Amino acid sequence: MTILTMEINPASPVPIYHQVSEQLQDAISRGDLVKGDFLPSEVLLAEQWGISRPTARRAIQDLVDKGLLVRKRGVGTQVVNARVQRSVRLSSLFDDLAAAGSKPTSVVQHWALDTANSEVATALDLTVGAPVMQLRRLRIADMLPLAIMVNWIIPEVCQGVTAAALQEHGLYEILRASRVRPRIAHQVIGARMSTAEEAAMLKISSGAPLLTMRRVMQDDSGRSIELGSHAYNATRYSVEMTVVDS
Amino acid sequence: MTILTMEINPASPVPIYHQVSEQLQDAISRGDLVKGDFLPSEVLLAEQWGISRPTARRAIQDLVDKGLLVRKRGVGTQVVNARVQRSVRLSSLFDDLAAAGSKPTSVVQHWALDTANSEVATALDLTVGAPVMQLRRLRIADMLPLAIMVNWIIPEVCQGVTAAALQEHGLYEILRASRVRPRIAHQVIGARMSTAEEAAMLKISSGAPLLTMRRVMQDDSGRSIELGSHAYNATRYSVEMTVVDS
DNA sequence: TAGTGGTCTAGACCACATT
DNA sequence: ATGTGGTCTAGACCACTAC
Repeated sequence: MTILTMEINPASPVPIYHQVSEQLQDAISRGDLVKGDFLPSEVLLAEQWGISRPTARRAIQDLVDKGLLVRKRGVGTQVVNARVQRSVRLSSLFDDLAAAGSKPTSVVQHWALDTANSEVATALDLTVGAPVMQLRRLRIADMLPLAIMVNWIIPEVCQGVTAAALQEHGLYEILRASRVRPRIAHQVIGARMSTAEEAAMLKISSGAPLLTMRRVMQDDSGRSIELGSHAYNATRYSVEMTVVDS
Repeated sequence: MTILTMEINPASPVPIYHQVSEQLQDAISRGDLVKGDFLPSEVLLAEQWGISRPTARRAIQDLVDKGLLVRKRGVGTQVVNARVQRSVRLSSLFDDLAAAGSKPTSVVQHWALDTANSEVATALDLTVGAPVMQLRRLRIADMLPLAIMVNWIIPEVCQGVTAAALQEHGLYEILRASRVRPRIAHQVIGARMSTAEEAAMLKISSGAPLLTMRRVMQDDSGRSIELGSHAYNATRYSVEMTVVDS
């Protein structure tokens, strides 16, 4: 068994378990450890790395949760995947596309203060008729329309959400910059036929299938801050995720 | 602040942190703690419960991961949701429907040993032409067809997968009964139009939209055991999940 | 029997938010 | 200044697996 070298800086603001899990993940993606390999035992690793067993254990657990490692009592810890698959994240479509190198842009079609109807009020814990900002954007990727995105945002978190910012940045990116912290998302993914109007906007034939996503986002106080109702051209977009049994 | 009573049995095979997190979750769903309430501090809770702080902390963390609680350093731990939303799980559609009280059944349309084509071989880490079991089922819920489900399963885990068992049980349920432990799923959710044949099977109009799910399942050794390619009547099925920022 | 991961304890120090 | 959660240690005992 090769020694897994590890550079640990206890003075760093980055927690030790995170330093370790990142370097361990790098070792796996580099190929120092390949699928099927066993790690040394937790006790040995903690010794080699010069940290306590609970800290080593926590670092390993991070990679178990990502689906890279599997632990079996009485047996050991084994590498089962070399790379992290994309899991469902709290990122926006904009971030996803940018990460994939697609240079996304947005056309802001509507951006105005509105009043909450019954559905919006229910989703955002408001009263019917309360003010909300409504936003409709057409997301463009690789020069082609990809999605129609409608959002309702509570006024308290709207100050940075300008049309100019939305053209070049994702909504959550803008919110985070205004000290708003999206934390918990409740989403529903479905499919339906496009209407004639939607098809025209997305430059697809009328009745072509859409992948739909409805998402209510809560911040770190449990306050519902945003409702999104999005429709994607199903021939160009799908949702990937990795689920690890808990 | 009311005292959160807790019945802990240290001799139970159920870990203490799990006993605590379940009872705490019950207290929240009962309404003993409502949205916005703060929990006592970790140190106080550990004292009240008669357990160590790391153990109390782990119990709380379970509910944070489920999106029921939010913790803020220097502030405290707050209830943000009363109920656990359905999260993406390693359960089958059968389990989902049964839990919802829909009495699902299956019609096994095809069930035979086949040879892996290029796509199946790639997904399951096999060579082209290797034997795989192919399975096609029509899932019925509330007397109506809901989904067309096609699976390819590696022969090593097939012994319990009989047509009779499949009519009344979910695939993963059968696999688990044969000491196979599904652990990691890589899934892609999309949408497309139905073909005439699919529409006839699902009793929908031809061209109506389908919600599609493709899933590769690995067991606890990292071995790819099963590929599923499923098509759901989009008017009757959608995927719900809760995502908590990590 | 030996070795593994799973759980648990009783402390400690720190960063952060509030008062 | 106080109290919160975040991190970390150095042990301990246990359940499980493999030999």
